Amino acid sequence: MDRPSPAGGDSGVQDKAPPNAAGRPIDGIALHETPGHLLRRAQQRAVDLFVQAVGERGLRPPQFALLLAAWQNPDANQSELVRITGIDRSTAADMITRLAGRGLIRRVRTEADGRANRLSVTAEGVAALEAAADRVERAQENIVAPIPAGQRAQFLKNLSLIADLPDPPAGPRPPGPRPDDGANREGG
Amino acid sequence: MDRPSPAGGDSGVQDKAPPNAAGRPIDGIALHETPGHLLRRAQQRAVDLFVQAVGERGLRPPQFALLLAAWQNPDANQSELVRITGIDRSTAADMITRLAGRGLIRRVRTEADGRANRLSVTAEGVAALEAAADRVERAQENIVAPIPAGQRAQFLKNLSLIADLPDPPAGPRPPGPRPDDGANREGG
DNA sequence: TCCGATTTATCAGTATACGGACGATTCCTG
DNA sequence: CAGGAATCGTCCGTATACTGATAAATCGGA
Repeated sequence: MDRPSPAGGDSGVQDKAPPNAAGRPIDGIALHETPGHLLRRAQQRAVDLFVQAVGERGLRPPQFALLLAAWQNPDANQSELVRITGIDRSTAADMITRLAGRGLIRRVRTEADGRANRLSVTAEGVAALEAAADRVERAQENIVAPIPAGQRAQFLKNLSLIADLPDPPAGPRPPGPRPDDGANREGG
Repeated sequence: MDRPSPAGGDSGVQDKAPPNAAGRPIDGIALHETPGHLLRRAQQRAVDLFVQAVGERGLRPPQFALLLAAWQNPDANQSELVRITGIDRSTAADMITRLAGRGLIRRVRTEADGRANRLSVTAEGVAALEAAADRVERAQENIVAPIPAGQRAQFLKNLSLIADLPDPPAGPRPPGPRPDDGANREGG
């Protein structure tokens, strides 16, 4: 893991001001204080701890989530697992292909619905889950370990407020004609 | 559509072990309460808000971070920007290739060091940063908007505790014993 | 000066993530 | 039952992320 360590201060002395240093709105942005940047870095940390715990050749966090969800919801189809795990449908299809290639899961066309797949975790898949479970749970504890113990619950509660919001724009489309502007699409 | 409840199903391998078997550690894992899952989902939300704010054809969050860092640190080479932004060195090389292809940045081999690149933001790059700046800052506010206002500062402080940890624990250690290795590492 | 170690950047390969388009299937409505 | 709408899953293209390997250049010690 040679990801860079946090650089709150510059590595070198910058005696030369950035061009147009004054008055630019971009000058006032402190990257290391923005929620988006902090979330990205924190998630990198979480993945790091997960991978360290289960081994670099073990399940990756989304793989573990998908496999776990498939085991805990044996009757769910892909779309339902996508909703449970928050994994994109295209990504999930790719992941399932890879997991199936490793023999951890099987795709089965459901009889009731000719479009849907039911995912059944194989014995090897269950073994992989069980081999990882303890380490995963320890890794989860390590993720929040830097936060004072008394504040962890509140932190996770607030984090859930961000994480558990419903996906906004993909709601049910109201019936009626939609503006058909598809003729003039130019890539920029 | 709510989450399907885990029902004891009869499917493939899974019916040989009831999902409430006490010996299965994987049964006790509640995905939606794990810090790693919450961080992943929260970051998805942050990216979503960012992209909504600046437009789908605009800069992506890491692109904005890299471009901003290059502008704020005109004398930095790629490695230094990698440290500042937390972007992986390989990813950064790819991103710079794309940003250069869009005319937002230029790679310049430094005279002092024949290995290093200095990245200079073009006028178009500055324009892209300025066009996005206000929207980015509003998006950052929206990310933490679900959290009660009185708790946001504390939340971000605790998030920083996770995000700003130094990248310690891995990397190909050259031959030689390290005294304090093996904190909570499992042999595997 | 020579040579090995280090630094810098790139490339190849794999995994995750997402939008758009698509075929197949099912559902809904008349 | 027919036909349009919605759903399910796949495929493609692009972007981000990281590992390992490698080339090029620099640095440091003998």
